[in-house]
Amino acid sequence: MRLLQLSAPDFDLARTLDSGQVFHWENRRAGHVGAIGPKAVYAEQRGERLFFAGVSAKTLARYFSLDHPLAEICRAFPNDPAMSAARDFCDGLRIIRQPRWECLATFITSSMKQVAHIRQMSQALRTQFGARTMIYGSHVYAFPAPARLARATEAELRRCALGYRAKNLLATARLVARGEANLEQWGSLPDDTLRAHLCELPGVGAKVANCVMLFAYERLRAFPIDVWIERVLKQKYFPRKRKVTAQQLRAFCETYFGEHGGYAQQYLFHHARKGGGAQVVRPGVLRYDSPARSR
DNA sequence: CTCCAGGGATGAT
DNA sequence: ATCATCCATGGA
Repeated sequence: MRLLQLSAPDFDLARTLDSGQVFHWENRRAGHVGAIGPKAVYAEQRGERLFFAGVSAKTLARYFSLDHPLAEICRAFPNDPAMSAARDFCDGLRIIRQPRWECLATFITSSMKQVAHIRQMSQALRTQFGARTMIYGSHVYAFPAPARLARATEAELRRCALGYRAKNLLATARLVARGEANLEQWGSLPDDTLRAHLCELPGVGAKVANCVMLFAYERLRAFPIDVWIERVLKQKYFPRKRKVTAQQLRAFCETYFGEHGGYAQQYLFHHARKGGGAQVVRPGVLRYDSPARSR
């Protein structure tokens, strides 16, 4: 198969795909296979170029937000040790522009699950209910439309290992399929109104709503606070406080990280999970120190 | 306010 | 092989 090419400076494909935003891409050959909306895609990075097939250069560039002024965004981050370390670690990581329903549905299933589980559920929902296509020798399944999941049963969804999330996903799929929740129309709402609408949906709380705003509505201020981020924030920005309330954290993030807080959050999150020798010493406690030292 | 469902991977023993 | 832990929402 002939691959198309695209210049993609300031972009790290593998890092972006592995940063907890999307859960369906898989490593194949020298690259990655996944779906962008209904289309199967192969993408491979060689230096500052992307070699790809399955979609147009425009679609690929839009999905991976190659138009985001990454250098400028990083320069505007607050200047503190935690943020600087995260920025150095996350070079080329971009916030993906995901399809709205796919992102919402996936993050509803994400509650109380770790990345490996979310991948499994996404995969199960796709193979069970999604349309199958082929790219570069691999099968790829699109994420099922709201109407498709709306006519599934809760038991069928539970068989995709969703547990109690099945009920929430089904209820939300029905609201979206019936047009009572118009995800596309919500794109023009201001941040606070959009967040309030999202939080009305079954299975969507503040954290999931902020993920959807950041990953599917281009709201780069949205700052999802999960346990990883909470630990980082408490440890790095409130080191000698014994009790920090969720309210305090929220207020701090809103002002301190500013206009591109979502990017800052993504970098802190990815650095905490993947880098810097961060490890869980005991429940709720992260340790950062030099990784090479054991034994 | 507290408690807990839910469930499969992950890492420690 | 067993065991504790990870995870966020919603309801009791």
